[in-house]
Amino acid sequence: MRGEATVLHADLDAFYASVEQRDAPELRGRPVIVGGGVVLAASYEAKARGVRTAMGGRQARDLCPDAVVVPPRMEAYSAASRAVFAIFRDTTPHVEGLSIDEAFLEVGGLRRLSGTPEEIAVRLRQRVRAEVGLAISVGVARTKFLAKVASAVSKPDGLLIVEPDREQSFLLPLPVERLWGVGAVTAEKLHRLGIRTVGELAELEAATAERLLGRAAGAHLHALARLRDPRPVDSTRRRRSIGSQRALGSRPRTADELDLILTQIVDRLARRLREGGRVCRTVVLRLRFGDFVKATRSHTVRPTDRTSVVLDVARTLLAAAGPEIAERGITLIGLSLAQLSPADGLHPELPIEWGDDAGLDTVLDSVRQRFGAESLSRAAQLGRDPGWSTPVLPEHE
DNA sequence: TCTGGGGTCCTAGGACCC
DNA sequence: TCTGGGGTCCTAGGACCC
Repeated sequence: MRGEATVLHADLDAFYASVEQRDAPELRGRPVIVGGGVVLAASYEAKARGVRTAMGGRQARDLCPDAVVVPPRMEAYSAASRAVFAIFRDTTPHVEGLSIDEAFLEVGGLRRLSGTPEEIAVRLRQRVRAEVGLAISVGVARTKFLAKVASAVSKPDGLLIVEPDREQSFLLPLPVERLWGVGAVTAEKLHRLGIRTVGELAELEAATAERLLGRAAGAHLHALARLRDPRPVDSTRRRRSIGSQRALGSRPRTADELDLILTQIVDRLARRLREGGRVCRTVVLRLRFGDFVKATRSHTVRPTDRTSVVLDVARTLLAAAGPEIAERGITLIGLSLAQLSPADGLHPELPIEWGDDAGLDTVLDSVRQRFGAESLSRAAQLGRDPGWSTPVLPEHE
């Protein structure tokens, strides 16, 4: 195997539950469950009793009656996450966040400045413990995938370095479920063929894996099993979508109730969009009916971050689904905003409502009045182009 | 197991264009 | 009257991850 083990995968342990135990000493050493209806996170004491993330609250309490159940405190977790990521970025500029509690760090090229990857990982764990008060596990390997598997194997509060010459003996005996991208469905498909370990998957022909699992997924998983993972740590990745949803329980909802919930969701998302300096193009309405079957309805418009525009689209989508909701009932409503891009320049001084031609026409009329009709052709053309940056006005004035 | 909330990526069909 | 191939965009659904 070529290359050196310079990729770190750092992953906070039982993140939400650990923050709760950090902030409330009486919870330390005790089983802690974060979340009510469903388990959002479980401390290691609760995990030892069989409690798992995403488990129903009833089942979790049956397994662990003495658990302390606490409601989630998202602001506390966000603050802890920011503190940890600040340490990541102080360690190396090459940080790729994966979620609120984990990231890849590329530390190749830091030897003279910071030491070996192992020394860097040891120091990183000490700093997170001392400065944020949380345990973090770190895997170190030649590729992102191997580093991620290594951190998972090292938990809790562990450090595992997979040197290039040990990769095969480390990975091949592991169950296929350890592969990043193998969930319940894929694992079952593989099990039916008698494939239980990564090594057994690696022995298949690539074409066989692709036929069984689909082209992209098959090729990807087969490559991982054969220790091939060329993806570099990418610190420039940006969010591709944002969303928000609400579970509704099973009682019937009136159209007014649904409209209110939808409005709250839109308000929250559009605000986040503007705070992040982004615009979206596709609005996706997510529904779950009374029988728990899921559906999506989407519509694509010109780039916008306007609450009113998103709300109009969302309401139209919801109205179209109205009859089906009335018939089947509804247990969840949500919205995703996708096709995000930077908002740079989409906010000229003139109050244009993107996605609203009437608003645009009003602006163009005012330009015509102030500067004459000949100034308009270019402005009008640019005004209808999503790439428009600032209003183009004549040189004078 | 009677089922949260936040995301990513892939597939597949149809519309539309050249 | 029947018949091309390639590319992009949109929509809907699904698997997976934390």
